[in-house]
Amino acid sequence: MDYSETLLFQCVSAHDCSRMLECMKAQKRSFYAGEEIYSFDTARKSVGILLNGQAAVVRYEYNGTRSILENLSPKSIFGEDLSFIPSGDSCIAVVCQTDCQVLFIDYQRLTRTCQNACSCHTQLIRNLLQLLSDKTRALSERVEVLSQRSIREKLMCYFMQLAAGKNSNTFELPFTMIDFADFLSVNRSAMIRELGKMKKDGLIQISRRTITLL
Amino acid sequence: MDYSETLLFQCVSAHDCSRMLECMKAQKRSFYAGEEIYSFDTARKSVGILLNGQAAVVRYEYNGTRSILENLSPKSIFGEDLSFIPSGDSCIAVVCQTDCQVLFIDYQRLTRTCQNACSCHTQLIRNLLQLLSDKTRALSERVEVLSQRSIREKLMCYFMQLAAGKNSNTFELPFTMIDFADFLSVNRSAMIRELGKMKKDGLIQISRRTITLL
DNA sequence: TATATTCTGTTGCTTTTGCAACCTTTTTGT
DNA sequence: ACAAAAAGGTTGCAAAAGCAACAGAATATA
Repeated sequence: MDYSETLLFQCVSAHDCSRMLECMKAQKRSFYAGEEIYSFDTARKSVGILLNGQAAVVRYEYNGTRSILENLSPKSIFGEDLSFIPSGDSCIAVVCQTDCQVLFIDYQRLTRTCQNACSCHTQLIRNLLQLLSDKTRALSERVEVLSQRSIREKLMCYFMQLAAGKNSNTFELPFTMIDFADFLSVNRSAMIRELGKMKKDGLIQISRRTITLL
Repeated sequence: MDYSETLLFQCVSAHDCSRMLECMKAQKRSFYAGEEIYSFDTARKSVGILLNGQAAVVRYEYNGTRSILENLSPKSIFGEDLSFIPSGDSCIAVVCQTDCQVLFIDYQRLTRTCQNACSCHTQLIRNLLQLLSDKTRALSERVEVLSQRSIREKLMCYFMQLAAGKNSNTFELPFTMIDFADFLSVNRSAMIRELGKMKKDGLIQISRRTITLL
């Protein structure tokens, strides 16, 4: 994997990359599907870059409900802000959906310019800034969806975000229905019932995970 | 106002501050209570620092409902990530609750080192990084509250956040009940009804806006 | 100090959502 | 190719939340 393809190392040459990774003592690790990559209980202050595979940030509530906070694809970064601090009785973790490889970098080493004061470190921080902006943006969109008051409004809001992102009225849901309901924080069968009504009302077309806004 | 007291200019000397503000062509403006500081329609790519007064980031929905996305106190920064991009028919704005003074800084000028390549600009970027982290954290907390499935769970989740923040089981709500309901995205009377039940069930004590977790 | 306005709190009724149980279809593993 | 597991989908019933209308308390304004 060419690290300079990842957003964090954007605009850093491959040579500088490997030098910096060594300087920051980055570590690569492998995980199996279903395994827990990162638990925010243990709160290791490092960021992870998903090199390949699929994973998700999930929260498990005391009462057994589960919420999907974020879907991670290759090159996604997670944990970069020590965010997702679990409060009280919930527990947040990054869980592999398929086999994964992850690169860990210590947060302190990442944000302070190293002793060698490599100039590329400035670029790294600028990239981190961009990533954080993107994340804030994603979270804002999430808040927008969740602050809708009915299931139908939540669905429409999210569909419009997907459509805007793809510049098309037809798009694929990046979830199973079970995960989608957890993402919207609503009951699965109530959600499917509502999808049926929306179809009947001529708002959407839907077949499996392909959706078209009308 | 001493700008080096603001989080963005933390660890920058007062002298460097004023030099940089000039270099970045920062502008100070005043607003009256109720006025709109910043509309994300117009999307001016600048960040604002609230120097004094109280303001809030609100979203107005097509159907007339309103959601409070964030409360802003003096020294708060907003707009720093071009986030809150309104989708479709909603409109997001920063609205003054009292008279306010705001400092605007162009985002481009802020994130690129200026021609003079002042060393303190590095500090500025590091501060921005910290602010973005904080914001991500705040948004994550917001998502945590909103992804609770019942009004009672939303309330308890938020109360626990407040209690954790103040290190005390007693705290003041920073909202009127109307705004609080908008913040939680629930119906006001349903919320007040639930607060009554929670009091009856011995979960909380409440008198006006002072709440104690039991 | 009187009056208007905004905020707080209640209640009955309606709609929405959640829950549980069940069946069908699709995917996975051997 | 078959069995087992997971995902998709339906329904009746119960619980929760929304809505609207109203009344009392607090605050602002003249």
